[in-house]
Amino acid sequence: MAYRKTDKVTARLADTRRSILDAARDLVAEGGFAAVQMTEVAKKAGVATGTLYRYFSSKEALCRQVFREVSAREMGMLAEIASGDEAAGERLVQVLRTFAGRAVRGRRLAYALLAEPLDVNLAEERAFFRRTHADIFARILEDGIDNGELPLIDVRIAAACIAGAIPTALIGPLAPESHELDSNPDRTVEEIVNFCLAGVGVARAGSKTKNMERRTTA
Amino acid sequence: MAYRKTDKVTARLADTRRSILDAARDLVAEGGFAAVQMTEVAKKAGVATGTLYRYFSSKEALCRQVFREVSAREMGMLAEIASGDEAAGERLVQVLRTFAGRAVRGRRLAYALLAEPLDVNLAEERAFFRRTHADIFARILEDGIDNGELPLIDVRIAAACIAGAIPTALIGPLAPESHELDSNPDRTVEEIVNFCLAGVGVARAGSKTKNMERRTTA
DNA sequence: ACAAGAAATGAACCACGGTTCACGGGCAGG
DNA sequence: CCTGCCCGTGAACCGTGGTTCATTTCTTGT
Repeated sequence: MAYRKTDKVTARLADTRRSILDAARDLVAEGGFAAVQMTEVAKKAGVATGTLYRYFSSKEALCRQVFREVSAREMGMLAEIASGDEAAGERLVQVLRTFAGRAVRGRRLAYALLAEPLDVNLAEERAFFRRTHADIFARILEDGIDNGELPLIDVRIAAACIAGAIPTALIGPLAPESHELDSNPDRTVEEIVNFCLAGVGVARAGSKTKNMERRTTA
Repeated sequence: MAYRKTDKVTARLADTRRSILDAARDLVAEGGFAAVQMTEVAKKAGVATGTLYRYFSSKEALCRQVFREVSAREMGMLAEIASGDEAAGERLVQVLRTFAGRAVRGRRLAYALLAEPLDVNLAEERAFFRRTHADIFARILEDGIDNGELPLIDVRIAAACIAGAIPTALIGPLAPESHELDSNPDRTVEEIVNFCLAGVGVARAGSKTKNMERRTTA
């Protein structure tokens, strides 16, 4: 017997691992997963490319880990709100606002998590992420239906609609221009949230029509 | 002077071009754009790989053309409905049903057009496609608002929400399992359409609640 | 039939970026 | 101090798949 890892070494190893993950995360935040190249990660983390492979078996493994860490944070916030004890409608509003609000503000990262073209391996990770979102929405909707706050709808489908509408309207080609968003993110968020709330049948204030009397549809 | 393209040749060239495009389209319909490899296209079209480059300057150019042709068909149908002279609410219902209905039935192709991870070049093409969708929706919404059928909302945002909700709820990881969809596609389509209609404030029948009296929200 | 030019061919080429591996340096234990 | 082991290194390697190009095959007009 001639070698046994000492605590100091273990700590250093953990540090290096961390710095690799951080480097990768930074690259994602800057340019999406497409910008993650092993040589770049290594450079940024201050290690050699070969070293990366002492900590992660492949690029895929590294990216998966990054995706998990980043998305776990987001899901955690939503889950916490969802498990609160306010009325379903209220929790719904809060969850939607949080989701949309964080997405507008961390747009590049949100893009990477939700909309960026990824290859299949990471797409799996994203699928899990989005399913979790949908589950959170669905859970709240169920509560609302159970106690009569919301009309009877298919919660899975409604949840999927919400999970699709929000990112689409906020990031990617259908989103308002960045400068528009930056100038007044909250108004956009509010409009989207309203759409989703109306979609699931939450009655809300302020449905003015252009002409004061409403014509009937044919 | 010793050579001048004759009509027969021109026709043959057009044929070859067509068969290349068809081959590529078939591959897309089977396995998405990811499945398009130049050697495969050539094999399927019955030509040599080099020949492909006499008709298309690059793989990208070929794929773009395929994307355009396929998406043009879809947009055409929607545009036609949109330009009809029924009431806005009615046109909206029809457009949404058509969009969603075609997506469920041609799921693989819809996936390629709307959800498949693509590289940036093709993503551009997709962006155009989706923007066009959104524009069609927005136009109808505007009509509806102008004549008082619909409440005042931001039509661009609502359109983006719709354009996000429908594909997300129908294809990809948040969609119901394929066998579920196949067994009763219309119910799912209807549910999604209802969500979107409600989202933009179209009053619709059948909003039962679970308990007959509705509790008021806090 | 023949020359001139276009079209088709497909094996070879090349770029790209993830992965490997033989080596040098330091840390633990005797 | 010395042995053994592990960590770190980074240039070289390699698989993949799009692209090229010298050659062959067809087409046209004389």
